[in-house]
Amino acid sequence: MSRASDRAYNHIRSMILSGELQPGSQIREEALAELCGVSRTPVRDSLRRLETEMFVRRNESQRSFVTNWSLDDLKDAFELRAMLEAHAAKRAALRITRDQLARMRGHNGQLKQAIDASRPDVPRFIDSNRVFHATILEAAASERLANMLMQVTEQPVILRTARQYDLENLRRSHHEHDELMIAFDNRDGDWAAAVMTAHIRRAFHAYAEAHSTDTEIRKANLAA
Amino acid sequence: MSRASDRAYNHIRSMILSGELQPGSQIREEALAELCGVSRTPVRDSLRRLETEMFVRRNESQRSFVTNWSLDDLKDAFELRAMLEAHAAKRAALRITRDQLARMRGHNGQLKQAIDASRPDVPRFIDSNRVFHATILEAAASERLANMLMQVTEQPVILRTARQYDLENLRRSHHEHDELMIAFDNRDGDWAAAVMTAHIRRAFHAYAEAHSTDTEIRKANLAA
DNA sequence: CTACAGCTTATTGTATACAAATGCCATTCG
DNA sequence: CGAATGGCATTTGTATACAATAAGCTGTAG
Repeated sequence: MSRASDRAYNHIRSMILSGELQPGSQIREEALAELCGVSRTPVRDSLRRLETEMFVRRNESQRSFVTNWSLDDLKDAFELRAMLEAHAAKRAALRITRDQLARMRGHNGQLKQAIDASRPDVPRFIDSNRVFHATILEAAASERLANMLMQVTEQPVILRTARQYDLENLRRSHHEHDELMIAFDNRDGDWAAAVMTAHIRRAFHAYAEAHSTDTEIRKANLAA
Repeated sequence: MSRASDRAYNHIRSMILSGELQPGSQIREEALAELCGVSRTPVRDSLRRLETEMFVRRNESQRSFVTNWSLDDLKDAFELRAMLEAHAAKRAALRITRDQLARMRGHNGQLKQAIDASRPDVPRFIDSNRVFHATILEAAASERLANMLMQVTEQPVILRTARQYDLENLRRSHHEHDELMIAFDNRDGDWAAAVMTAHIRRAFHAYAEAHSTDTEIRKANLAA
């Protein structure tokens, strides 16, 4: 996409992610246009895109609202993500090239360094993790699968998952990656899929726990 | 969506499905606008939508082309569809209501009648089939899953699958539906998922066979 | 003859004005 | 007092003009 459209898309998306646009609140095209410094046209494009990605929802009369995620929605998204990533892992195990394997090993090394430091380098962990998974998707060689995964991976709360991990969880994540590498080395698709399923589902539960603690704290603050 | 937008979307989509817009050919917004009798604005909306559905593809400089499906692409789509429908079936088996079960049984009865007639009533078969599967999706109760399935189900060639079936295949389809019903009656998610996987994968192979015959015929015609 | 620069044309991107639809509120009628 | 109705305000949909970008072509220099 072109400049104005991209700008609008990224701007709106980040406003949703940051909570600047509150979940459930209505969003008007003109207001967004002003906020982004563009006209309504690119804003409309962005809203359509965000709608397919379920960041935005439209009511029966075409008005747009920031999607309000329930824990059930999240569970749903994670469940689908687990299934799709496992499928990708299986496909990848059967197709992966030496080069891709080497790159994955590299990214996983970066990831290890990020948590071996005296203080874990979370942004670096997140980034290595992202590239690691992207490489699997590349090896899976299915554009359609990649598109679908994007839809369930880049959800607001999911993005923050890694930040919620405690060090123990980051280490487990790394070990699961290690096991994935071995499954790939052996071209064992079912193994890779199983490890991936466990990897994503554990991530969900780690998140859900952090989230509920979060919610309780918030409730307590409200009560106070 | 509103009138003009919908009109444009349906019109363009059907032109792609019918082959009026040839796979691989470039499509220009203005030309489509004239064909649909609307301005470029709703056409642009439609193209974006068709792009996410992979009916249309855009090159690096934003020009649009009708997607050209390879057999591999189709296989890919079917593979994903099988996985997602199986997942839906499993979820549905665990959640389905008496009412939904009854409706499914009704649709399946319609479907049976359509192939029991002296001459099979293919359109009726297709329609009952569609509603049968839609009810499963409804029972699965995951909006996200429903969205994803739409993306892989309404593909050009897939739409025509049932037409390609010979009577034998239609009967098998019906029997698989019967078995699904029993799995649902017993709330056996894994059984339902397994039957569904087989159901979709058989459909793919039936299609692929018909398609390759088709292609050979076309080649022969070209050679003549 | 090739390659490259600069112009011309084709196509998409953006802004804006106006049309259509919807929601909202007040007023009236039962 | 409550429900229906009418009109006003808000918001989205569509058309169109213009801007920006990319593609293709043509002519010239090496």
